[in-house]
Amino acid sequence: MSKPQNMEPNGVPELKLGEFLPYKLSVLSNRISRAIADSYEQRFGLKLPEWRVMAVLGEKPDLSASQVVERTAMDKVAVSRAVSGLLEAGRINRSFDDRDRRRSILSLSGEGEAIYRRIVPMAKRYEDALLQGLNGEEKRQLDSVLDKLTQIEHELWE
Amino acid sequence: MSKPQNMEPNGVPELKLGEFLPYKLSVLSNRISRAIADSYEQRFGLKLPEWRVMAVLGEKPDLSASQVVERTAMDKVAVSRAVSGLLEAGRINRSFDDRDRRRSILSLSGEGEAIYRRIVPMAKRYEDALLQGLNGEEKRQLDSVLDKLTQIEHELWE
DNA sequence: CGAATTTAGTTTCATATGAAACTGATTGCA
DNA sequence: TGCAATCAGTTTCATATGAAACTAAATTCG
Repeated sequence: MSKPQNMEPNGVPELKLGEFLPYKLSVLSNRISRAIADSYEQRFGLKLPEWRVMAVLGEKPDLSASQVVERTAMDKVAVSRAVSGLLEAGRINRSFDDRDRRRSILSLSGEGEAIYRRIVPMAKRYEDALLQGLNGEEKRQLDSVLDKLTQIEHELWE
Repeated sequence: MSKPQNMEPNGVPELKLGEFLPYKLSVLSNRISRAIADSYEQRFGLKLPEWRVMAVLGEKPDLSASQVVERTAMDKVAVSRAVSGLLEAGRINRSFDDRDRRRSILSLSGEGEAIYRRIVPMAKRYEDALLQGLNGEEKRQLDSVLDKLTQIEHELWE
């Protein structure tokens, strides 16, 4: 049994943007990302791609740029630029693999680590604020449903 | 009772990007938007903001540009440019309100309507494909939870 | 009235983004 | 070996985006 297609009088199947999942997701996600990006930018002069690189290095140090790409689904150009900015600001360190001198080895510097420690609680507070209105059951559902969608989306294009 | 903060050995609260709601949402939403934008672009030479304007006009004709802005949460510059592009391609008609000659009145042209009728089923099929892996209960949960988050996000910044 | 303010929509300008071309290092293989 | 193919990362270039300035029309109010 599948959902009936609502039809307009003229026979065109009806599409309400406000009920179209990809659209809702995009509006919500863009609003959230913008709000977060603004607060990191203002307080730490960090752009969103830079924060993402820091976040992943804070979680697991000594990754190469391409490993960062794999883990974040960011574009490699975005990673390259974020790495440049972070190096310039002294927030990460970079060395190169002796066995393969193309491969970089990235990690947070002392200063980067300090900023990371200040941002993580902010990020968590923001997430908590968003989730405050959901009960535990709803939070679990959200999580599980997003994971499923991510999985399905991935399969659609393979 | 609130969720315990997982700590790393060094006392920094732990942040796993892959479990951070804003991040997951952003990755998922960007992947979906890109996939959709690509298919509209390829087949109809339509950019995403153009499709959004068409979608809202297909749903409710004779809106002004600023009403399109209200309904879509798009930037007014984006709407202005989308309208230019659609006019140039002959996909919408524009007239002006006689009582207020600044106000535009936008609607799909015959050609625009034809394209709209072809895209709507594609959009629905894509949405169905995404939702295929969720049962009815999960779909309802997703919808309700996204609405709640949208509501909360809105309240956070007022 | 008519000057000051507001509103709808456009243009400008500075920044963000990503595809494709590029550089230099590594690997595969004839 | 050594040359073609591949890979990590960077740069270039063309496009996307949005804030702020701008234009023209409408409204407010002395």
